Amino acid sequence: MTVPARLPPLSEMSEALLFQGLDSIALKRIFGVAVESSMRASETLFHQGDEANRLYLVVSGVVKLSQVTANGTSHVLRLMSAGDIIGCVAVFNCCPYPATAFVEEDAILISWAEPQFRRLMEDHPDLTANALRLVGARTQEFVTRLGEINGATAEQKIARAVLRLARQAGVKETNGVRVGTTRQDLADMSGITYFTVSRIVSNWKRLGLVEADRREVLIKQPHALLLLSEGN
Amino acid sequence: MTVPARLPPLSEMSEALLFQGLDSIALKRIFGVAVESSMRASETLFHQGDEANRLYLVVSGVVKLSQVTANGTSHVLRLMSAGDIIGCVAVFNCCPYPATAFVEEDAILISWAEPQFRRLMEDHPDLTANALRLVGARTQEFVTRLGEINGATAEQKIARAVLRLARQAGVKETNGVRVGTTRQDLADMSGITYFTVSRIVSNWKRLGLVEADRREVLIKQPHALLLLSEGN
DNA sequence: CGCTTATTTGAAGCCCCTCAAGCAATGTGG
DNA sequence: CCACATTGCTTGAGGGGCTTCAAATAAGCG
Repeated sequence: MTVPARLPPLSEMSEALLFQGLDSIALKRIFGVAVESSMRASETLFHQGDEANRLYLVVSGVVKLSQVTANGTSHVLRLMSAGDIIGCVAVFNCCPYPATAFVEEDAILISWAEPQFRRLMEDHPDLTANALRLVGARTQEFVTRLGEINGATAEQKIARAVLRLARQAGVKETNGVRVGTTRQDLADMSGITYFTVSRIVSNWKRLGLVEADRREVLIKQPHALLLLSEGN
Repeated sequence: MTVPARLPPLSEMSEALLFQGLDSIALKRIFGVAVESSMRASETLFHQGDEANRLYLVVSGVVKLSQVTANGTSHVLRLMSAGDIIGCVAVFNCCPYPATAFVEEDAILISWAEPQFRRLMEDHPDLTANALRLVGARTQEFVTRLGEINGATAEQKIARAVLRLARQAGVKETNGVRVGTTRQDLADMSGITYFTVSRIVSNWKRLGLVEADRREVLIKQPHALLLLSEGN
């Protein structure tokens, strides 16, 4: 349910990595052909396999990227929040969206039609160069995760997943950082069952490292989790 | 032991994805500042953490990219063969090489100094665009692998690793496809121990799916392995 | 209140890791 | 050409971490 709205504030979003180093004329042109839309939680931006016809920039809110693999299991790739670009690989590479984008928390997005953004990249080489850096960083992130999985225990994986979520979509509170997530999502991010997640999170509760209710985890001792994630 | 040699044959290497769509003038300039070198098996192109000062294009031979993770285990990211680009993410992103490049089979390489290649990208936007596609494809590959790991048995993982190797660096023979690899490498690609690899490969031998000697595997029934990799 | 969704907990079992030992192929030096 | 070390591979036994299956509890929602 994308609802076109007023032009977004240039000054805010032009800070996104994708637009670094571009002059105000270029920025004006880029944002001139952009569309702003707002989406409610539980809506879907696009499904895995859809034709990649738009590139999105997250202004606010949280969007979950998840993927269904050949064996039928689904796993969470990443949570996207303010400043993140969604759909870059698919749009730059002319392939279907490789993942599903699901709105976790009410979000405001700016988007561009694929052919238009391609034109913009042709006319502004800096934009292409920025995109290259961005995709490169993404690659590194996934390669790192590939390595982290090796030989890690379930507890390490979950600790990492929780901390990653806290970084990407956590809310600071007086007694810690609150993360909105289900045990199932944590399991899908870590490649383990939600039974194991539940057992381990319960244990953390007992130790006072976190508080955890249905659909959320409050991290009380981030440092302790960090130590756990690195294997004590 | 890099040995500068004659200028490489343009007609051959300009087919690499990185150079698609570039006119002969651009190609002449690009290859004009390139350096050809040949390396023997067991030599190292660069180590993980080294400053990324060169971009390599593989003309022939096989180069193994491997990474040591925080927990001390090493894992094989990929084998690179003719047409593959090595060091792209690091050079494009101005960060140290994230992996070590080890020559598995005698190789001939063409390489560019980092600042020079950066200049080339500035002057030839198509080159940047190609690089973006290339890195994007690489990202997808790793994301796919992240998903495949979930819920896969050791046998599935090894089957996939062997097939991937066959694709990336296999040699067709009369009775199958020969892959030069140790059990240890297969283990490092799959995130399992080489004991388990040995047990499973031995079992495949017993079933007649492969022949396997020290440092090599001959795939006799690729289709059977493919089925295994997908979980029967 | 029922119905669905999210979570907890237990018990059984299997897959894979760990550790230990031995074998075969390949060098290497005398 | 043999002695010996090294490297790569195989095989066994034991144990543990995680999955699977089953069941119960609790929270949200019409």
